[in-house]
Amino acid sequence: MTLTNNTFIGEYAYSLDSKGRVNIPAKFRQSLSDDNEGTFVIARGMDSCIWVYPMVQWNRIESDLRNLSSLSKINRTFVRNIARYASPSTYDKQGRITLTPSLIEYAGLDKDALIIGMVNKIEIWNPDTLNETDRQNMEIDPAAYESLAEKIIV
Amino acid sequence: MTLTNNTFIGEYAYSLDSKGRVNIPAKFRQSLSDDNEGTFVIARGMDSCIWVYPMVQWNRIESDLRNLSSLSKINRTFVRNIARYASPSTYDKQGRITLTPSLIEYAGLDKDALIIGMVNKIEIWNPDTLNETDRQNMEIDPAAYESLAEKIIV
DNA sequence: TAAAATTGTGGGTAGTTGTGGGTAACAAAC
DNA sequence: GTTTGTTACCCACAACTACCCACAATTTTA
Repeated sequence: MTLTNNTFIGEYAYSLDSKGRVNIPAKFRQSLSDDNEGTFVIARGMDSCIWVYPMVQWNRIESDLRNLSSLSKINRTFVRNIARYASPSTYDKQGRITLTPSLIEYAGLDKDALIIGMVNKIEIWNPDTLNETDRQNMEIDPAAYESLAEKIIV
Repeated sequence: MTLTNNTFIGEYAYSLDSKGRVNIPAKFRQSLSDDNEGTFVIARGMDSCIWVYPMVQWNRIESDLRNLSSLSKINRTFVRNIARYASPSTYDKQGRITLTPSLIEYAGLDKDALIIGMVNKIEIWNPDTLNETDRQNMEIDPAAYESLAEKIIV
């Protein structure tokens, strides 16, 4: 069963091959709307992972970035950090996208790659890195977390 | 007799087969509205059980998650913790859904599975785990129960 | 009470999915 | 112009999943 277009949930343990390719889960490909023409944009995530956007979703981000004034230093830094490492990638007949060496290094990817559906985008993690990040996030503010949960979970 | 659409009450003792499938009680399937297309979304519960949402109900959660900005770390963690373990599952001709290995492990499911109607969603428990949880909850704060009573008449 | 229909459980099979590697087209470097 | 390295496309195979059928137990209907 396919849910809404361009919506991704679930976790998949896949592998990165010697050519820097990772599979996009079949369910994610099915969810990707046709106007994306099988293309994602990969970029640096804010955590130590790779963010994978459907192309059309990325286009919206791009136009938001365009509207940020370059007068502010923080804006310039922000735009630069995002745009710099972003790159489009179309999946091949086997459903794989090719990652850039720069992003592979940033996410510390080796053989194992954990693909996580984050609703409007996808994350690619080194499993070890994610475990470590999870552990650190245990110290997150419980009250803030609770209030989020109360608003959203039914 | 069928109650309101997408409303589930009652308890059922079913079994998990070797392929990770559990039956959805016939009454629950009858209660599921047509726009769900026979599909539930299974996810980690807040207790050690599996939560099963009608698809349309889940879609509401999903759209809330979609509106959380990824610039905030707590938001990213929250979305990840929820979306990661969620997965759509359509029941087959025999009325069963397939659970993911990750959720089976989380709920500690073995052969026996207890299906519980929680009004707007369904819970799947290992019977032993539920007994244990029940025992612990005996010590729940009676005052909290009292304040609930003001809101809900039983 | 007997027959019919429904419900829960088990297992087989064909098609799909993930993974590895090969080859041709292309560009860069010598 | 040749060589080297990279990228895109193709094929092959093993593992898995979705779908189908079968049957026993229970419930409903006549």
